[in-house]
Amino acid sequence: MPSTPAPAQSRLPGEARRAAILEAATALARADGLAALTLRRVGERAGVASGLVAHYVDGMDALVAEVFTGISAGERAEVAAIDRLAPLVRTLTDGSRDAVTLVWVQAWAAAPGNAALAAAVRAEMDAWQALLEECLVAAGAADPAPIARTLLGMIDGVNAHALAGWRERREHADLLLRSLAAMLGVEVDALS
Amino acid sequence: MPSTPAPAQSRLPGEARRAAILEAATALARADGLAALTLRRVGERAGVASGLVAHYVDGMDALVAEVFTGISAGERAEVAAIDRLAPLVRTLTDGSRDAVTLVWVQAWAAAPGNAALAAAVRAEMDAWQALLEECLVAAGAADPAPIARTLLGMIDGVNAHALAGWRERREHADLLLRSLAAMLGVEVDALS
DNA sequence: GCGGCAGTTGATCGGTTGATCAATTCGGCT
DNA sequence: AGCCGAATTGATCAACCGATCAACTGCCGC
Repeated sequence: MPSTPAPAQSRLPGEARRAAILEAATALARADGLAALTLRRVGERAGVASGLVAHYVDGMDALVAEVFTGISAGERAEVAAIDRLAPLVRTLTDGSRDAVTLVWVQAWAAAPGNAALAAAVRAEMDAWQALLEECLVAAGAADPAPIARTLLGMIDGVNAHALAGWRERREHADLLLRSLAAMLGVEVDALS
Repeated sequence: MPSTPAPAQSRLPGEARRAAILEAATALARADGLAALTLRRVGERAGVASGLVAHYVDGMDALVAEVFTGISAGERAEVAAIDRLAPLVRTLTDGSRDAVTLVWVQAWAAAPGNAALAAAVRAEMDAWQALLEECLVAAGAADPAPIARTLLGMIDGVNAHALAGWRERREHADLLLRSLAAMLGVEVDALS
C-alpha cells in the first residue's frame, strides 16, 4: 500500500469517506503532530481534494479534537490489559510513545484557542484517571483519585521533558515507582 | 501608563529600542502565550511599526526563543531565594504561575519546528536542574542529578494538567512532597 | 541653519491557512 | 441506454503570516 500519496479509492459512500479522512488525519498527526493537520495536507494524505475534507468535517478545530481523542483512546486501549502498576508505569515512560507525547503536549498548548479540543483533553484526562484508579485500587489504595491524578501528571511531565531532550528513561521510571510506593504507603517491591 | 497601545516613545537609540521591543514581546507572551508573538502584534504592543520589530530581531524564531528564556529565567530568579525544598515545591505548584506554565508547554510544542527555541528550552531545563540540585544537596542527597530531573518533570507535568483543567493543587503538592521524601530516602517532615 | 545619518515607517510581496461553492464526474437504478 | 443525485473537484476568497525595502523624519554635530 502506498503510504504518502494514498490509494484514493474512488467514490466512497459518505460515511466511509469520512472514516477514511479521519484515518488519514490520525496517521498524519501520529507522524508529524497535531500542528500538521491542515485541510490540504489531510486531503493529500487521504488522496482527496482539500474541499472534500472540509465537506466531511465540522471545522478544523473539531477535526483536531476528534483526532486527539482517537489517538489518546488508542493508547489507552493498548495498555488497558496491563493491570499491575509497575509494568504499566514502565511501559508509559519507556519512550516507545514519544509520538503520542508530542500530541498531548500540542493539545495542551492549543487548548486555550480551541474549545472543542480543550473539552476533549479534559475527557481523556478523566478516562486515563479512571484507568489508573482501577490499578491503584487493586494495589490497595483507599483514596485513589488524587494519587491517580498526581501520578498521571508525573508521567506526562517526565515524558514531555524526555521529548525536549532529557533521555534518561530508566532512572525516571525507577524514581517514579519509588514515589508511587510512597504515595500508596507500601514497599516498592509490592508494585511489581 | 497606557497598557495595550503603548506609549510610543519617539526616537530611541537602537539598543534601548531593541530592549523596549523585547519587553513588549515578553509582556505579550506572558499575557497571551508564545503563540501570540507576531511581528504586527509585538509592534502594536510596543507602539512601533511591524517593520521596526523585524529590524531589531533576527527572525521570529530567535525572538520567541529569547522571550522564552527571559520568562523562564525571571521565574528562576523569583524563587532562587527559597532554599528549602518544601516551600519551593509548594510555590511552584500553587497555581500562581499558570501563565509561565502555558509558555513552557507552548515551548515544548513548538520546539520541533524551531531549533533556536529547542536549544533555549534545553538550556533552561539545565538551569532549573542546577537550581534544584542545590536544594537537594543541602537536604542531604548523594546523587541529586536524576532526582532533580525527575522532580522537575513531576512539577511541570502536574502544572500542565492543572492548566488543562484539574485544579486540586493542595493534594498534588502534598503527594509530590511525599514522593520527594521517598526519592531522597528521608522522612517527609525533614523537608519543611 | 543645515547636512547627514540613525531611527522609523508602512506599503508590499509571496506564502499558507480555513472556508466556500459552482461545476463536474461517476455509480447505481430504472 | 440514460439519467439523477450523491460524491468530488479545484479555483477562489479573505485573513494573516514573516520578511523586505524605498521613502521619510527628526535629532546631533558642524
